[in-house]
Amino acid sequence: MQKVRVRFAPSPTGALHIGGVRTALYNYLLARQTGGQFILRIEDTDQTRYVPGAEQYIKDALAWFGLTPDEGPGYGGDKGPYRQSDRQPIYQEYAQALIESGKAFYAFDTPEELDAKREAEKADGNHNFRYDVTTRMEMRNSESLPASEVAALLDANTPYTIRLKVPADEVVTIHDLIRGEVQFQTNELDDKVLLKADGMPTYHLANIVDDHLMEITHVIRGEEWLPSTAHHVLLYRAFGWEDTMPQFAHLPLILKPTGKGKLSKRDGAALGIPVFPLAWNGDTEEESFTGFREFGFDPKAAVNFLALLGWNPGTEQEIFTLEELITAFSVEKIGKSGARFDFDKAKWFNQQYIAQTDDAALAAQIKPWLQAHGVERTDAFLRTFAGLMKERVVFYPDFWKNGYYFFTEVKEYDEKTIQKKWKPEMLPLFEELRATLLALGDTDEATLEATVKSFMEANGLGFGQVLPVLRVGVTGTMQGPAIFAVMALLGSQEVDKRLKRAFEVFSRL
RNA sequence: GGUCCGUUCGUCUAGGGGUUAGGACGCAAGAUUUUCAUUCUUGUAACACGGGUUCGAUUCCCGUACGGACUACCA
Repeated sequence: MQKVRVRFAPSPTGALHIGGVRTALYNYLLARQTGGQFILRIEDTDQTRYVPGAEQYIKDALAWFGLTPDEGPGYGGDKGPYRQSDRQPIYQEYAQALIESGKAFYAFDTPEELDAKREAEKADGNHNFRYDVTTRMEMRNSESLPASEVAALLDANTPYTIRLKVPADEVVTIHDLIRGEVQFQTNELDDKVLLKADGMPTYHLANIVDDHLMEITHVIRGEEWLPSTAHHVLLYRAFGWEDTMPQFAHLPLILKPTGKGKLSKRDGAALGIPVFPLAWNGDTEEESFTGFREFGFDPKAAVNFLALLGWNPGTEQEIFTLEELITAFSVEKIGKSGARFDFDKAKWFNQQYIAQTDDAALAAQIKPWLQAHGVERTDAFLRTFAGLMKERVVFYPDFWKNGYYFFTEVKEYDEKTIQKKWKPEMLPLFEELRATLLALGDTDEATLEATVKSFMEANGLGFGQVLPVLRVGVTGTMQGPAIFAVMALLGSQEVDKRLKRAFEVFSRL
């Protein structure tokens, strides 16, 4: 298979959206599958939108998912620098080259003039002003102005942008790996700004120059870039790089769980679901978010879920390890239409992962979550606990939420069960059972079960009369693992203490 | 408004000129588990619409509708 060089090129303007993670994932998968490179490039050419900490967030998020770049800022690689703000001279040089070859031109129109022009066109009933072949000569640029005037403006250090000179009457055909052939008429395309007045490149210039210099073979990015891909192809042509132009694949969007439109950060707060990988502390509460990690997702489950959102292998397999995804992945099998974010499905993946993790690994995994609640137990204890609980949880915090009674005394007794099952006249019998269990000492599940069974037989009692009382007495709830397993893990002293207290509480009700 | 993209169960999707249109999530019922959950079985539910092409279209073509993206000196 042809070795691939792909890049994930986010803009550090805030927390990385989960859709961005999926884009990174698909890039990563293709790189690993072919033994190629996965490159992280930071597209920070807009100083006004730069958010400190965002780059670190991106790196942390990728690390959490296990999608480590082979090249990028802080990751090494010999095609750097990988931060676009560090590459400014390169872009200026290439923009200049385009001016010299007549593929681009200087534009002296100020933002105010452009705004005024747009307003005027609107007032005339024209819908949108476009800086293009048809309007170029009405504007103030090196195409419309005499050479002497252009030189004078340049000498006077007049601010300018450099714009792409889009050729007239051509058809640009894009071969998208996902969408097939897409055609654009150049007459519909505007003269995009390549270099801004502040000397920084726009996305379009920086992207093409970097992808070329970094020898990118495949551009896998969001669907929002499809309309400007024609400009990108034109740029490759202008530079004479068309023969090494990367292949394009435009990914469908991730949509809101309900309603219209794409998934947004507001959906997280509105629906109580995570839309970011990790928590993000913004300036305000509205700008702060929890993430998949804080929700208690396993990153492997989240990756699995994300991978299947818009892609499928064509088989009926749904649970994949990263390695399996790497082998199974293919760009051609990515869907064309937007995929709705289905949180129920995400939960299912997590539940499946937790249930399939072996007890020792799971114990290590949940340790920090339990320590946050002051839990200190041996690894052996935690391992057994994990095994007993893993088929009863969806997220990591559920281990504490549903199984806190393994570590601390019962907070609340299920009153309905007590009212139904507790008969005051049976207190002497239960006290006798308690004494029997204490005398038995620490033992295993089977012995406990046998002991209680023979006690019931001796006294003519049924399971329905004894077990619910025992269960609620020890755990407070009717939900949970086999009661004898819980008792075995807790130990005879602890069980006795709990039963003693529970019978007192029950008697008062 | 213009340009471009899209449309199979509620959701994620498979499929593809003749199929009982398959799977998964969800939901419902049942079985197992004397709790809960897991697991298993079963059920529920879809080709946006209208024209073509064709012996035959959900599948191919064209429209329409609907949804979406783009239309910045943002990415």
